[in-house]
Amino acid sequence: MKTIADIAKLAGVAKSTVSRYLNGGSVSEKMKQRLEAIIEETGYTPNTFAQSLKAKRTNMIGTIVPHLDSYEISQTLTGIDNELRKWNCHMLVTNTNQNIEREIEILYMLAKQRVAGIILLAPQITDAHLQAFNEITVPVLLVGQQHEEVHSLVHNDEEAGYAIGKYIIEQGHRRLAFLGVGEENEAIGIKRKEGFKRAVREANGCEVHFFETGFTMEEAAEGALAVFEGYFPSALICATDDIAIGAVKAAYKKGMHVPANISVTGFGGYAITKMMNPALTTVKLHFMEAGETAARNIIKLANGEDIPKLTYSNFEIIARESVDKRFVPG
Amino acid sequence: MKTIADIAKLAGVAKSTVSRYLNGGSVSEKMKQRLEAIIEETGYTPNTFAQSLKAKRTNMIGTIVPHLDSYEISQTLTGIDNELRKWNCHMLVTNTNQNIEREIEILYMLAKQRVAGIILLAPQITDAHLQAFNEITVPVLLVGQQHEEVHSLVHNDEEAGYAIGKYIIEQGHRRLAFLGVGEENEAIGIKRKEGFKRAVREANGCEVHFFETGFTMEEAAEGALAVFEGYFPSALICATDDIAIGAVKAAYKKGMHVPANISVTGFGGYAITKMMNPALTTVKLHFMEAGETAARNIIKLANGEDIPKLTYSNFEIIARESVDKRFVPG
DNA sequence: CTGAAAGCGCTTACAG
DNA sequence: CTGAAAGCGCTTACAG
Repeated sequence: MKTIADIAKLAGVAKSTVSRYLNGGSVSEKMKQRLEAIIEETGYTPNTFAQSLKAKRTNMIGTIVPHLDSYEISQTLTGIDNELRKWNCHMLVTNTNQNIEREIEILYMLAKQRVAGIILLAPQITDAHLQAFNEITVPVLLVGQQHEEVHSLVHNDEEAGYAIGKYIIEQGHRRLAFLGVGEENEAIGIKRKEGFKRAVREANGCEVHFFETGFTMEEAAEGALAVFEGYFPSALICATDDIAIGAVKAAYKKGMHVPANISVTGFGGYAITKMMNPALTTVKLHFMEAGETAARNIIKLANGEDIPKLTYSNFEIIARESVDKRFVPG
Repeated sequence: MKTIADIAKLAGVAKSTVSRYLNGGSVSEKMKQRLEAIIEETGYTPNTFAQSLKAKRTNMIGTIVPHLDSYEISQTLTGIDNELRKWNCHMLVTNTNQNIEREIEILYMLAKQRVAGIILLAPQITDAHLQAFNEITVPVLLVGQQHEEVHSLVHNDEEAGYAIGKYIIEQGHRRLAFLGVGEENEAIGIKRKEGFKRAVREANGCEVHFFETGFTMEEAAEGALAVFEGYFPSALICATDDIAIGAVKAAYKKGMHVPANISVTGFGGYAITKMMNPALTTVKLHFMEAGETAARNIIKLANGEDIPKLTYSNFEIIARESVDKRFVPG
């Protein structure tokens, strides 16, 4: 392994000159070419630790996720990693397994490890988070949730909720059910529901009942079973694709056909939604692009550049087979 | 930020003593307690870069994956990360997007970054890989594939293929089709198929046709359509769950019912297989446990300990709804 | 058991 | 534009 001293000796200059060349300092044109040739030839690459020890900063972006096993997280990570690579940065992933205390711990630990920035995919932001953000000097970017005190990148959940609500109403549905999650998750638990409510408010003569369940397909299947007790909506709007998958399963278990007996929609645009029987109508969120944008944003932040406090990521309605058209009398 | 010098001064000793304390060198009992108290109180933690600069090694395990968006990869990563945490190590994930050249590049790059070890989830091992393994001094552990020259951890693909073959034959099926992938992937393309073949060989009067497709659900759907042209198996054995999902989709498209008209099995035990209609009979591979074992093994390797060249991870058949019993005449 | 010193491979004022 | 020197925060022989 060559060091900067080797290169300096080979070039007949001081280490500082080599260092300056490497970091874009002022070096004569002649010297530049000489050094370029030598570095090329020797395959020299600077030792990252020595750099970090001085510069007090690494080329790693810490990424904190609540779990690793969902389409949403995978896609977002893929986007982050792809973009980071372009900037010669690495992604240091840590999984909190939904444990908030661990999340806080990791925030401090990553800061100590001097990552250049932290991308946080957290289901909720608590006071402990806020305190951590303040105490560490590393820039933080929230993805999927927003908070006024932190830079955030979110899917436009309210608008998306509105759009799917409007779509389902346009298809003629008037007896609706919304199967969501707890309000501690602002983006999914509140925003999507509020957007949907807004669409309902604008329409005429809708009956809507709201239900709550968990994030797993199994919980959702049970949650959907609860929906079907006593209330018979013509359409069930689910707050995530996994919830919709559980709901479809529950419907079949009840002997109901989708969409003949009940229409179901999801939220996310997971790959599997296309392959289901019936293929699921859903709101596609662009997770990979969001990840790329997040990476770009955190790098800007790490470089001391300014970015808007809040960035929105887009969505689109994907109409497939799980929604039936209903005739609206009158 | 406190440094080792601060602690030394506070304790009235030399830095070397503090360092020795930290690294388990010989320190008097009295001094140990004094230092423990001071470190506790100041919240001192050593600077990782300075450590790495000297020790020439980090507490990071590089993990190379072909993509991020599959149940298999997610679960394996979760297992790796969980276990690594127990050993105070971090997971540095890099996604190659199925690009072999990138894979090689990253191998060298991680070595340069002085990761303590590398876990490689690669679909295939080429000569370029082997050369890289030899040139870098960092220990490497292969997961999912095996090679005699490298430490490997694999699912017992041959046995698993045998088991599902045996199962399907026990259910009375005799007209079979196997929908697999290319042989460049040894574990999935060869081993699973060979195990299956062995089961068929042991049975009487089976007719089997072999087909090949890609890894995505979409490719598999097309691949399955090709199967159904001219040949009408009573059971279709798929080399992965994603392929099985595509096959089910294709069957429905053809107006065939699963399992009434055709039985289908998968391979993997993805979460979604339980929620499909019908729920998929499959070979469950224990990805998360495999990840944990992989992490434990690479750490041993990094510490210079010896481990067996080849470790097997277990599997189990999960019988669900996608396979019908057939009556075998006499 | 403990300490002084050198050195890991860089960067960064400071002179020139 | 270039170089000598100090220093980043550790660890590790080597003495004592």
